Amino acid sequence: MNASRHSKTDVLQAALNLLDEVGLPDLTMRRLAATLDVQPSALYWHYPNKQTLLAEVSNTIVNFAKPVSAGKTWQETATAEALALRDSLLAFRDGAEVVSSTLALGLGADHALERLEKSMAVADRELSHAAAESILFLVLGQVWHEQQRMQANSLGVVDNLNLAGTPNLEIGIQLILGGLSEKIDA
Amino acid sequence: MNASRHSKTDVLQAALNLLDEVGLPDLTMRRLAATLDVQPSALYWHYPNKQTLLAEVSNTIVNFAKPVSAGKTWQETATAEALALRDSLLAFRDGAEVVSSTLALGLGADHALERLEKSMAVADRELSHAAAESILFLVLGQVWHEQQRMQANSLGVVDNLNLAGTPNLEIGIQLILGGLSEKIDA
DNA sequence: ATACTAACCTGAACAGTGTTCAGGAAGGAA
DNA sequence: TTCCTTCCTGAACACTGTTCAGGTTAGTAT
Repeated sequence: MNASRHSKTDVLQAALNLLDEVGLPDLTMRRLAATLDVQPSALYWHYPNKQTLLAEVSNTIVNFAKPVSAGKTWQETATAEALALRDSLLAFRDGAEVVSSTLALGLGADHALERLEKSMAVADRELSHAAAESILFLVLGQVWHEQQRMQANSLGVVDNLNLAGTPNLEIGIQLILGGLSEKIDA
Repeated sequence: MNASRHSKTDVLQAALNLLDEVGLPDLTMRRLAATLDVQPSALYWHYPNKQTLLAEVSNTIVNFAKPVSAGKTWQETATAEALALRDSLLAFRDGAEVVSSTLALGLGADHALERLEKSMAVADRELSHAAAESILFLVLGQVWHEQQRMQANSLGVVDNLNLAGTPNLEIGIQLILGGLSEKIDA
């Protein structure tokens, strides 16, 4: 973080650190440049624009998901895969929002969908894809919501002491996988 | 849209029109003020800030959903409810992104969840709630993705001619409702 | 008609944002 | 030592949301 010159990965790493420190809304090019002891314009040598940087941040978050040990049933592995994705999102401040935006913009974060899809490739391509996509949106939406609450709470809002974590996620996953199993047996 | 004075609803209406014209990224307070022949600061008499305005925009979009005629089975009504929500989101440019953000920030758009939940109140409270929340995130994610593609395509990207609409949404809904039915019978 | 009050708006400014661009400096290779 | 690539500076541009003291307009009551 000193005055020596920086590589593209340095910038990415600094962005990840800064994201955890200040959150997405305050992750500005100027702040990022400041942590690297560099002028804001220097960042544009490494990345063409902020969105491209955020896309790589998003990919890093998604690829942070630890490999899942194959469970007994495909339902178990699929569940583990979904929960691994959730853990990755939760491991970075505002992780869900970053990935959601990047995904919507059609830039990276495809790896998440691929892993989910592969873990539940038990029906025809279209059905498995739809199921994987459903779980992806489910995880993203749920965690985004949760992380927003976390920030709101840390900002001193007196919120009801809801320490329930996210049981709804597990239930939702179970519903989708249950529906998928049903469709297969028939 | 002329020089007469404006009410709060005028501003909201103008915001909805401008959203359809230029999309969310270009929906700025200055542009909005311009369409009303008014200084930007005038808007802050009606709304304390932009997010509050967007929250009301979001509520308008969500409440645009037409009432659903009770189907034969609760699965049919629930599906109809979900598709009505989808249609509302699709009826406004960038509708899904607006509602997603507002929902994540904990401001309005609760009506959407309430309607879904009521249409599938066939299990215990927690299960129904989780199922409704799942479908909500599913619809939001899917439509957001689709609307982003629409904008990308209209921007001249040569995209693969994917005119498939969103069959994945119907499938996802079916999976969740199928899983829910299964849990009830057991 | 006069006075008062609430509703609505102006004009200018503040502090910040992402991004561009001509040019300069550092490091390694020929 | 020359040369070329890599990385960065400094300054500017065109925006953004928001604030605030003060002005205008409309309606209501005296």
